[in-house]
Amino acid sequence: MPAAEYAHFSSTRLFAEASPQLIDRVGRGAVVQTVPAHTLLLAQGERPAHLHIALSGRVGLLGRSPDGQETVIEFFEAGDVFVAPAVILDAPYLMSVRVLSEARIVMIEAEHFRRSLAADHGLTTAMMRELSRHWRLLVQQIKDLKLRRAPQRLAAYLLSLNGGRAGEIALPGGRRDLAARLGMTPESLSRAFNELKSLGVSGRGSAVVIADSARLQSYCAFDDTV
Amino acid sequence: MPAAEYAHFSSTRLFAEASPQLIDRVGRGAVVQTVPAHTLLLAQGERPAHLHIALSGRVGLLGRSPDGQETVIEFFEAGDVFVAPAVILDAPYLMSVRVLSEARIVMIEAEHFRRSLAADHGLTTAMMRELSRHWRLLVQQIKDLKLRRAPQRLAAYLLSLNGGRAGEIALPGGRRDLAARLGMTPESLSRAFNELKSLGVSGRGSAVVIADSARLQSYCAFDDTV
DNA sequence: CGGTTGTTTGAGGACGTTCAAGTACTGTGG
DNA sequence: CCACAGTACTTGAACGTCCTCAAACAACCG
Repeated sequence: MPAAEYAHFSSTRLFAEASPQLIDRVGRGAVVQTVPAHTLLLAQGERPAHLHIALSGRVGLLGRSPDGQETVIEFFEAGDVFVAPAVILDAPYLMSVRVLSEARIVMIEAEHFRRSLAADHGLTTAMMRELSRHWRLLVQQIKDLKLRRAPQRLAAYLLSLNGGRAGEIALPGGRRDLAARLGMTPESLSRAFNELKSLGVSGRGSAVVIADSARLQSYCAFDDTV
Repeated sequence: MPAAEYAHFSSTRLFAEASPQLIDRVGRGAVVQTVPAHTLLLAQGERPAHLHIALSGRVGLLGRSPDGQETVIEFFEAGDVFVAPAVILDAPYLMSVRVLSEARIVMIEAEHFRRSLAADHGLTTAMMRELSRHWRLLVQQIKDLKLRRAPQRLAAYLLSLNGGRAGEIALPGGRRDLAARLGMTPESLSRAFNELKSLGVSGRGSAVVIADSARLQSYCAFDDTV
């Protein structure tokens, strides 16, 4: 494996603790490719052929209902493994993945990765911890959808992007996708931003500024235990 | 470990593939207790002291917002490990767990369990697979909340309880909790049941009968890839 | 039998969507 | 550099879904 690729692998949470030998073994036969924005990486219902890891760029996990509706489950970026459960269980994907901004993606053959998991305890541990982290993200989102109203969800999301602190934030992707991630329409997102203006949130384009984090936190009952 | 307890452990997915030695080692110092309904097992925000596994009965994972609102994230029953991610990552619970119907619960000291994970590859693998399964449940629920309307969510949930087939179904717990799990109020749940009557769903109390599964499936765009 | 709790039903209203139009932004070719 | 199309975002009005509140009804338990 080339040195550049090796460095990227090590920056991944999944391989942060891994030995060079392991990285070499797992990475054998792996393909690294640069994928342009808007590419559909994999589609809901397919059987997983590869494990995907993002080295750079941004992707969106999309859920699709049979009647054509589409929503964003979560954004993932550099260092994230995505839709690993389908690979682990060898079960059809529950969602599709689309590249949002040009990304470098590592693809590891599914069966090869499962064998690697079976052979290496450390890798399995890293995977388990990564799944645990994602599990908590999903639970947090379900709580959001059930307990918060649209403008509060936006407020909480903005805060979580910045670790609960004030400052300037770069939104992950367009507002259409952000709206879907938050479980609302683009129109509602626009109105939600308006609502937050009085709380010190000013935004133009994909750059948003939080002026007063304390006020925003109390507005959405922000809980940073994630 | 007593023979009865041993049998229970083996029936758990987490320990289904485990050797007697491992079960004995992990179970050392574990406490098995019978917990009456309505007991709060653990509370959101606490730091995990034990890993919990249900041997029988039924529990509900509850999310609570700081303003007192409460919702049901998921039901778990015999054989399920719950809120393992908090134990694995040694992070505060994201939710509370309440016993819904009298349950036998195994409690394994958190640090002891983490050591067991570190010592045994097979246990880590089982844990990883269990997390993968739960991950898919949560993703499915997020898709539900974002893409389906209330009566459709009920239809899809009823079908999923019965593997997509027709027949009689026992609801997990009262209708108040079911409503919360589905992201609606008890009133809306009642109206949703009314809506489904014309589709062949008849229910009294906590027993519900699906007459025509095909019709219900097309109504809610049921997708059994879970 | 009355009290308590849980479910149902109805009316009104809040939140968010849909539909439609308008405005700002982006990149392209003249 | 500007006109232009194409897209994205915003704004407004009407509607739909679901929630809230209130009351009636049913079921359960003393």
